[in-house]
Amino acid sequence: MASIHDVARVAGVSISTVSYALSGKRSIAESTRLRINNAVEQLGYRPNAGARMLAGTRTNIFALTAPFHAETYAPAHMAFVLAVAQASRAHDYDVLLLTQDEATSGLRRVASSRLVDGIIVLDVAADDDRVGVIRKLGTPAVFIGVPRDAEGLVCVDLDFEAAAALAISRLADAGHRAIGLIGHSPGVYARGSNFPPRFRDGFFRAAAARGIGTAFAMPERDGSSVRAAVDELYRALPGMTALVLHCEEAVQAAVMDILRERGLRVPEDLSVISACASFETDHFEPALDTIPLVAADSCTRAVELAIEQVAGPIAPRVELVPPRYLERGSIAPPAPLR
Amino acid sequence: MASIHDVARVAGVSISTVSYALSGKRSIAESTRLRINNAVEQLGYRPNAGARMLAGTRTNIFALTAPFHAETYAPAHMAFVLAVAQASRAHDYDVLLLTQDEATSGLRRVASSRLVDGIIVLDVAADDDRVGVIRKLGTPAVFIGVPRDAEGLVCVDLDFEAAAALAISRLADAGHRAIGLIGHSPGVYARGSNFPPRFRDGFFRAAAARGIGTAFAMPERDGSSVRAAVDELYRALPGMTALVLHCEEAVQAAVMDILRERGLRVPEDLSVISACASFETDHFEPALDTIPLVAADSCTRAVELAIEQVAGPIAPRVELVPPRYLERGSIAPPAPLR
DNA sequence: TGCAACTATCGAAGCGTTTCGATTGCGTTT
DNA sequence: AAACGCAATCGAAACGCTTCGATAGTTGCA
Repeated sequence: MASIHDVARVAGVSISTVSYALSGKRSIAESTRLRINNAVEQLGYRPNAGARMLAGTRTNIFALTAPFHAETYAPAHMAFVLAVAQASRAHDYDVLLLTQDEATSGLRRVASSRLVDGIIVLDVAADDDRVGVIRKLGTPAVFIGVPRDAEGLVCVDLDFEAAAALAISRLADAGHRAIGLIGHSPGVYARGSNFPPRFRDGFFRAAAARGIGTAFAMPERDGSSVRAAVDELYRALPGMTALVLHCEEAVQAAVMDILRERGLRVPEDLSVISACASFETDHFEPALDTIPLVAADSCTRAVELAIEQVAGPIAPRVELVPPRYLERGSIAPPAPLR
Repeated sequence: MASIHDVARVAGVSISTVSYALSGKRSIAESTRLRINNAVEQLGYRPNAGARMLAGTRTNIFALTAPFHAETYAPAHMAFVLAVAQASRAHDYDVLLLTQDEATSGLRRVASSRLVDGIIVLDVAADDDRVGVIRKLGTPAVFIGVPRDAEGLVCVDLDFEAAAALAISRLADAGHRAIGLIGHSPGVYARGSNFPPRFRDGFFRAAAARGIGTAFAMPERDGSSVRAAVDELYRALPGMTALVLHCEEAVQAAVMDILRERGLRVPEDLSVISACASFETDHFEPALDTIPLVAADSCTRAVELAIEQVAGPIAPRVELVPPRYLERGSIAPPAPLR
């Protein structure tokens, strides 16, 4: 394995010159740089990661703490893990994966052994053990999600409240006065994942502000539970003319099946919006208006903020990514009578 | 941040004594060890990861190359990633996540910069670009899955052929002579993922050996495609009395729905086995006999083999994990007439 | 009593970088 | 022609650990 010494020897310069040529931190004559680059090429030289970590001030590794439990919806989770990995690589950072059983001890370990420069926190719960650990550690960290007490933290997330308000606003503007919401399973809310309640509360608040009637159901994954949820909404809100889906793909698909089976046309009989889903919604029949949860948006920003923190402290903040709205024709004015 | 010097000073010994006390590589007086441990505790000392990598011969990090593409079934993928992470931590190894867009270049990068001690390869395709790279690199590596040309590689995987044969054998023993197979979507087979064809071929081979009639369908994820697949099987194999499911959770669920909807009782009218699924199958109604794909089995073994390779070269091999069979009462002798 | 064989400990030499002063050689300015 | 500034390069000191080869100090045995 070629070292910087070998490169220096082949190029006929000192090792510091090689280092500066490669880092660009001091000016180097064009001809020298060329010789060095040739030597690097010829020897297949790659700087030794360990030596770099030791001598330099950074490791170019982020820890990604991504717990995974029974309620986790794997596709969304994967999408975020992936987005963090890709965003990190774009800044020449690698990603070290920390899992559930090591959540807090692992953070302590990688931070205090100086294995990572910073931490990206995924799947943040309202009361999250990792918050306390990270506060103490003082290692640069970015939360993707917002814990109840975000004091002193740097957080990024989709603005779920605004997303819910946006859904309400679009439907209200179309004339709807009774809107149902199908959320995640009760377990998700119970576990304290931070975003489902934020969406739900935003939904109720925006609806109340516009004097709109609401109903809310939290089905499990299975078909019969979804069926019951739809029934429940119609019972609780007999004049319901619009539905907001804030749930997993399988549940959304089941809802669409049930509507079809009951002869309810979208959007003629019922307007439907899919909100904050991290999966594609254009394969539904019909395609649904969507307020997407774009993993790359939050993750890219999170990585940027982490990089900034590696360079030096930044002000704590909660950055909420504004929701977007994709029109696909699944909302219409309510039918005059049903 | 406390260094080994600080520990040595506080304990009143030299740094080499501290190092030996912590690594256990030379004998240290009990009293000295105690003083050192106290100092470590008191200072909250953690060895610097970079220094360790540089001075020692290993980094205690494995690269996990886990591509993710359109055909990837996220829950299974997650299960494997997680299992690798957990098995690695059990041996004091961390896991660096490499994604699709960096598949080969990332491997080269982390291996030749000596950032990782070894590589765990997930989601192996029959013809996988990573195989060639890894052969050249000479870095310890373990494939979870078996590429077409496994010459010189260390591979671990569930024995999918044996699993298929086991399914056939159980059904044949119960008296079935016409067995259908519902596989993954055509895209999965086309992409060259290694295990679906292995299962399929094992299925046909075992059936042929016992003179059993077969039919095979590859539905997409959506309900209508699954419905068509079931129809296709019954058309191709009118006397079909048993069904083997080797597909995603949603498809298996859809199949069960369709059977119910057609008034086909399991196992009275149709015996069903769920084969090589990495998800729980006991929530289906009725619960299905299952040959599970246990991520932890393969991953634990893979990590062990990686560790062995870090210590020194081992013989190339393909280790196939024998399938297990979970009885849940979803197979019965075929009905005398239909 | 002397010497071999341990045991417990120490000192120092790396490991491969980065980075902080030099130092050298030129073209400019006065 | 002396003095200066700047660009290009070098040498050496860290960084924090592991590990090899000494060196005392003890024990055991002849």
